[in-house]
Amino acid sequence: MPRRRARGTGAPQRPAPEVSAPVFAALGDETRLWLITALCAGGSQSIAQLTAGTQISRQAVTKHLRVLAEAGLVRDVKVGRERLWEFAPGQLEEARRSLDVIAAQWDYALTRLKRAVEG
Amino acid sequence: MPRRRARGTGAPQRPAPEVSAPVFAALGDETRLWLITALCAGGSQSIAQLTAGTQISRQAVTKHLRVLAEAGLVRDVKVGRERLWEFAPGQLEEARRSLDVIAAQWDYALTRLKRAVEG
DNA sequence: AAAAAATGCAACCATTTGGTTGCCTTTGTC
DNA sequence: GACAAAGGCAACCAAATGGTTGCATTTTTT
Repeated sequence: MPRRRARGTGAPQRPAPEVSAPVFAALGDETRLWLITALCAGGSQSIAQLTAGTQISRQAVTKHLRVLAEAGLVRDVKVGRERLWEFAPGQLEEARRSLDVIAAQWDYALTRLKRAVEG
Repeated sequence: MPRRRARGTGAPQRPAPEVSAPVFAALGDETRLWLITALCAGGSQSIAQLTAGTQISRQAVTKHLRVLAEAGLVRDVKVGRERLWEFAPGQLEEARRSLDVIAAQWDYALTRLKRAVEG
């Protein structure tokens, strides 16, 4: 039985584009990035509160929040007559991992290239 | 003169949405994510080569490459009658940092909340 | 009960996006 | 020189996106 390869020397796993793409798409808008950081730093906030921080209409904010929610980046809790939105860290971690995987693939390719040149 | 605050205890810096958003937007498409990983793992490739790996037309691939180039994620070199595209790691690193900053903000907010509850 | 606040729903609009096709130009190759 | 390969340019199209406005609904507050 051949010895197990040491960790980190094989080709890195490919990320699954069909899962990460929607998250990146959701992050790919200035207003939504702003909403994320606002919720992240300021805790749960209502639509009205969030709207107060922007130049756009409440309805526009609502739509952006829906996009973020569908990407799993935020979730909402209804409380009384208002709806509080909060950041959900899961998918952002997933996105981080995706970028890490791409970076690792790149490093791996560079290393291979270097070896090929030297050897 | 007051002693300098120890590293990592202050509120993290906000990311600049206007710089990171276009990069995330460029990453927010399955085909483009695929192109990135293809270039990342397979080195410089021509439009024809890249098109061969997809179901869409050469022109569509060209358009996607242009989007990626405008986000600074790839660059091209003309050689003879073909144009070779290669991955450019800079903006992806920037995107990674952006996500790190958001995650750090979140951690900071959680810590603060925890302290408030305990104290 | 009436008024105000917070939100939902729906229609509408302009622009962008992701894709196509057809044809022209440039560059190798036989 | 003729032909094939690789790519550029431009027009076109349908659908998605980001925004608006108007009005209805649900909860509070007074």
